[in-house]
Amino acid sequence: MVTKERRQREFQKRERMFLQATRRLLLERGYGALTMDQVAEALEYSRGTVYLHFRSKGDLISALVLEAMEVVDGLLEKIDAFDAPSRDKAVAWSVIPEILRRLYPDYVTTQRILETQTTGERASEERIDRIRKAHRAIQDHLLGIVHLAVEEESLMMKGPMEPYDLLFGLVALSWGTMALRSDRAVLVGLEELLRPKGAPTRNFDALLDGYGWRPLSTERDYDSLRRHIWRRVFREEMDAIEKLHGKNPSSSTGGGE
Amino acid sequence: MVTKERRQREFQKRERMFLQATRRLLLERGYGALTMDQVAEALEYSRGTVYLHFRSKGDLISALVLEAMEVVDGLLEKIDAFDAPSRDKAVAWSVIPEILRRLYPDYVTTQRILETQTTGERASEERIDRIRKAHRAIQDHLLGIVHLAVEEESLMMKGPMEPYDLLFGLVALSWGTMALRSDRAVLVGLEELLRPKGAPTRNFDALLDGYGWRPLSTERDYDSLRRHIWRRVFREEMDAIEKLHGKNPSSSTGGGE
DNA sequence: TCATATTATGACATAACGTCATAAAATATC
DNA sequence: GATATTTTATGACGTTATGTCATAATATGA
Repeated sequence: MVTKERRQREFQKRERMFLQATRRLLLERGYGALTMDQVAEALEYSRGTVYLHFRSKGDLISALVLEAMEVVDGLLEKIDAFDAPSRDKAVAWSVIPEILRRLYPDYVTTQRILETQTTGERASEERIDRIRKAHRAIQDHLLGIVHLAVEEESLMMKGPMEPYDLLFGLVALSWGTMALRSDRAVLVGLEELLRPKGAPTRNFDALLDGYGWRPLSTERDYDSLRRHIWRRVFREEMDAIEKLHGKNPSSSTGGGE
Repeated sequence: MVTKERRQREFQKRERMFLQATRRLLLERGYGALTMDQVAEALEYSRGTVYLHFRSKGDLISALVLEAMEVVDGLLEKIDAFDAPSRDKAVAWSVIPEILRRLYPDYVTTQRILETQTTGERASEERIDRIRKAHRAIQDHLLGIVHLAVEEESLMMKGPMEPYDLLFGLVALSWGTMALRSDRAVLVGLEELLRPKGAPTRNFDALLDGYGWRPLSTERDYDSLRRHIWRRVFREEMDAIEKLHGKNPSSSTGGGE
């Protein structure tokens, strides 16, 4: 019965297409205007069919979040494979907010929606579980980089400081960066000032310098390293972004402006 | 016609009470479960009455956001009045996420909800406008601190660096910190690791050190400064928090643990 | 005390969610 | 190739919430 497998494949393909359509709707019209009917209509199916894939609207959202988080996990794997000193890997992490902003502009929004709901609120157990796992994986990758730094002796844990502090900092700063740069943040009023040039990455440099993570940004040109990273580590993503926006992405995070 | 004024006062008082009730409901049951009927019932009014105050559910949420943002603005005014070197003022800012977490635990959530909606989505014009103004005020305060630092020569703008970079960093980091520490973030999976001790404030110290904002944290004990700030600058807030939680709040952000 | 102005109410119209009995399509069997 | 069976898709239906507005209740002024 080979049919079964083919069916499965088709089913999964349709699921991805629903997610894609949802992303588009979300960007175009916002969450408030997102209805399951629209999602269904986008692929010319009926609402019932959408519910074969997603238990609820919340579940649909969590599927979006999950997809993006697994991408982040994949990016961190590329960083792992990037044979470089720990600080360079940390610098590679500073590029990720920009990648997400370009490839998954709804990432922040969907995360927000998800966190807005009460514990899972009908997202399927399985999905919640996979989200947890992805979170865990991302953390572990980041902690790995910090531990590497300690082994390498490029970073010293002074006083009450712990690897975990760095993890918190790296995550908080990237999260804040994405939140401030998300399209929606605009409506709340930081418009003019929050059109950053090098600010986001400069803050990563400062944070890591502040922890004394060698080599410091005074000893090494991290803007040009970031350009290198775009080309070498995130080549694929860069190409995808260029295809979408027709512009060199490294210029907006990398250089002076 | 003195009556008119009294009426006005009563009306505003009721509005505050609706907001308070909404906060409670939001914490207890989450946004998904928040209905206008419940808000009305909480004060034994009918739904129509709630709509005399708030044009829509979104407007109600934005009223919550606004209230909290005006509090932040007030806190920044206290920092302004705090006669101290610029870096000390910046350190005072690092305490604010903790104050908000305690006094307005719904702050992050409500902001999230608001940003999730499409441009204002029926929040009243007037309210949106006041939110914009509050945002602007907060920014200006922060920029003021940065400019003070430059005047004082405790901070040098090297190369392409701009005061604005600092603003972005301070806001992004505090925002990320609040997001990670909000109750809701838990559901997404960072549970164990994101139960920070000194991590949040340690990251502020590192960020500012990294920018070379003197005196560096190696030159001065900022944990004890934070305790001082709690007592002197945010006395009122500390008391309010103690009254609510019956615990000394400075211990969780301030000291080594 | 009665007229007028203000304020509160909840029935109503509308819209979306999520379910489920039934219809349609695909596959298997003879 | 026709029929039975299994799988998949549909949309009407029940439910719940929003936001409106004509009407009822209450307060003020003459």
